[in-house]
Amino acid sequence: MSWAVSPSGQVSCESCPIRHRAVCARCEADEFAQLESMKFYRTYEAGQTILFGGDPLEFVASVVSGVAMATRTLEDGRTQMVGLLLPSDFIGRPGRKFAPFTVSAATDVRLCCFRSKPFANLIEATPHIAQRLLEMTLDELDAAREWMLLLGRKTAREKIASFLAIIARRYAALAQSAEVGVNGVHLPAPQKLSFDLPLTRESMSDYLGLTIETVSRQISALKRDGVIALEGNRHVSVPNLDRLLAEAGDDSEDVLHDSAAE
Amino acid sequence: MSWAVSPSGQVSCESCPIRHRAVCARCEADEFAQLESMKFYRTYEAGQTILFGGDPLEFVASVVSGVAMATRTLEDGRTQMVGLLLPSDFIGRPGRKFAPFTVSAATDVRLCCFRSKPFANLIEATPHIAQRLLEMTLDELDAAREWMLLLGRKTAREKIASFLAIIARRYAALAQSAEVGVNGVHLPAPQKLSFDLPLTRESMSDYLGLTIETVSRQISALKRDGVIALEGNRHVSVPNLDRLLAEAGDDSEDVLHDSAAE
DNA sequence: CGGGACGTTGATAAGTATCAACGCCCGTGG
DNA sequence: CCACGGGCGTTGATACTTATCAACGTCCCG
Repeated sequence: MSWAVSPSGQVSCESCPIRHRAVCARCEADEFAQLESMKFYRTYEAGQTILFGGDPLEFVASVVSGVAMATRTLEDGRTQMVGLLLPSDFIGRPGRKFAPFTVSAATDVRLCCFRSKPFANLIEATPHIAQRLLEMTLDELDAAREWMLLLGRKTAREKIASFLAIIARRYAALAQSAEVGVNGVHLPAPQKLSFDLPLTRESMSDYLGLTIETVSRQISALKRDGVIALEGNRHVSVPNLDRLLAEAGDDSEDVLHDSAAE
Repeated sequence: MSWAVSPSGQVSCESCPIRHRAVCARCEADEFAQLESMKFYRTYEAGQTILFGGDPLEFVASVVSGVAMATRTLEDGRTQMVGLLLPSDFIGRPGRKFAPFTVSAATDVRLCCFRSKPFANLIEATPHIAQRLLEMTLDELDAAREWMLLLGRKTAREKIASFLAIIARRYAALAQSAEVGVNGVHLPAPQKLSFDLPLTRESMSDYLGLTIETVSRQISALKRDGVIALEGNRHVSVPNLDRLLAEAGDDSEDVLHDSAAE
């Protein structure tokens, strides 16, 4: 496995950009002290594999920066993304010995890692972490269910529109909790926003259960119809968010705001 | 909402059929005493709605017997199943106020219910329950990811074969933990098994992201090809499990045994 | 006997995949 | 400096899988 130890690694949890969203969000000062002593950083370049499906799971991690993908693959190579991991998302399952899917870096990625066993012990002893992990897992399950609806029942066009809305929403949530622009997201006025896609067309096709050609065609179609505008291949602007959400086909619930919960 | 209180409700957790798999699996005697005092049973007939998506969540529950379905629906009626709830599965999310999906009974169903708030308090105070809930949620997330692979990348024939394998596996796990036949599952010899489908063709189509006609055709095709045999519409026998698993297209991992975890 | 829920099968249509060609961008090496 | 090649993306022509529309069969219950 090829990974680089960060040269001048982030040290203080206090100033960590994902401090308030990650698995450690609810920790107290003394708990951070413990985490500080256990944690170590790893960085990966875009395209690198972080973890091969089936391999032993020696560490768990939070994504500090960048975007990673969890994927499952059939024998003949058909690939489905099953997780899109943005900053603050958690990789790994306490108690599990082998990775059930492959994790790779979509962009350059920095992880805040903990060795599995000490982390499992820590969880037993630290209800704040276990509670937060349960909460995050439940959120992820909600997201997985929305994703299943997309995969099973939406048209190609709806899938693309939904994906764009999901990315915009997740970046907005991140930016909000960091009080700072992330990945070039700007929300200058309600109903107008722009952002960079964190994925190639191929990765988008793996997310959506489509081919790369269909992804390309549907993006072109949304652009032609004025639902989105593109600068280069990656930068998307959305002149009218409601229009995009309508194209996504979701039952009216505003997907950019809180998802019908709470 | 129409539901019937069970007339001679199950009373003792000790003799509960889902005692060792449900959210209470790890509880001690004193904890059961608490649960006993809080719990109440509800029963639903096949086809009844247990919970409407968007409604306030007033209780959480374990499925004691029968099969329930969680579904999400688009504005125009397209429906995707996002959860298949067998005995011991848990319905509801602590801390959530509104149901993110509809839950309905596929067969007659009996639930062991707890009012949301007392249950949330109990979780705070009872690590055994919180731990078990985390474990079950992580298992459900694993299942959701396998399901996503199915929805996004498998052919109709593979979807049907996968579904049959999943049902067989889940019933086998249930039967094993209960040391008793469940829903007519029999495992007389390795490589030969039979079971009843808990779903109509329509519900299967909602599970698999197909139309009812495609489900029917692919079942007929698997029967014609000798992969399965049918007695009536619901009872399936599998003469050769490896053959079925091969049709399911999963990478070799034996889906009937433990799923590559632990 | 009639009607409705459920399931199967056939004919056809539609959406997406597949195969193929081409364009753009950028890094490398002659 | 320019040519080449590879990664990525777009577009077109065609094939194939699955959806749609329709008819019919079975079973059960009123």
